[in-house]
Amino acid sequence: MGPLRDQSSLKPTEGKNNTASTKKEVNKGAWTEEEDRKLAEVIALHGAKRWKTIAAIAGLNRCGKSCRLRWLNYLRPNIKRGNISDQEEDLILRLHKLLGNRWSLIAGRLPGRTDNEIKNYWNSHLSKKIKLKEKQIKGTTSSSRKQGSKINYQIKVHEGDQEENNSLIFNNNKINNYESSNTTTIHFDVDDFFDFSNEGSLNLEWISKFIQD
DNA sequence: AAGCCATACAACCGCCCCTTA
DNA sequence: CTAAGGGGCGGTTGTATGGCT
Repeated sequence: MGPLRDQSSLKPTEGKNNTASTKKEVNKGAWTEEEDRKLAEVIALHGAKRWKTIAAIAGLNRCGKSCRLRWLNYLRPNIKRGNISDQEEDLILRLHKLLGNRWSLIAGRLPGRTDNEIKNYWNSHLSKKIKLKEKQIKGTTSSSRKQGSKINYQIKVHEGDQEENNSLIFNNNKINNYESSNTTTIHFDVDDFFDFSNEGSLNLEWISKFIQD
C-alpha cells in the first residue's frame, strides 16, 4: 500500500508523462517522493493557492486539483494519519447522524483529520458497523422505542460557515424564518443523538467541547 | 506456494458554487 | 451584470496488501 511508489515500479498505464511523450498529458496515479518534495517547496514559497500555477511552477505534470488534494490530505502540516481513536470514531458517528455525508463539516470538528480520511474510514469501517448495529436493533427491539418524549429537531447548517464557524442552529419551531438564507435543513432525532445512557463519562467530554465551540 | 477474495485507502471525476475580471 | 475559471466537495474507482483456502 502506501501513497508513494517509485516511478520505476509503476505499471505501464501510470506515470505516463514521465516518458518524453509528445502529447501534453497530465500525470495521474500515485505521487512520488520527488513530486511531493517539489510541491511542498513551491507551496512554502508561494502559499497554497492558485493550484494550477503551483503545478506549473513546480514543474509537476499534474492538474491543479491533484496538487490541491495531495497537499490538503497528505503533505500539509499537522495532519493526523491513521489510528482513529474511539472518541474520534464516536464523534464521527454522531456528526454523521447529524450532518449526513458532509465530510468536510465533520472533518472540521476533528483537528488534523481530513474529509477524505473520514470519508474513507466511514466507507470501510463505520458504514458496516452501523448496518450491523441496525440489524441487531431490528432483531431485538422492533417495537420497544418510546414514542411520547421524542422531539423532532431541525438543524440549519449554514453553508458558508464551514471551518471556524460551522455553528448549528437548533430550532424546533420557526423553521421558515430562515428559509431565504443559504442553509440546509436536516432532520434528526435528538433523542438518539443525545442518548448517552450506555456511555461512560469519558465519552461526554467531546460533546461539551462541541457545544462550547 | 499460489490463487482468490476482502479490505483499506489514495487518487480521480464530475458537479456545483464562488470569485474575479 | 455576466461569463469563465478556480476551488471545494462528495462519490467512485483503482490498486496494494493481508488473510484465507
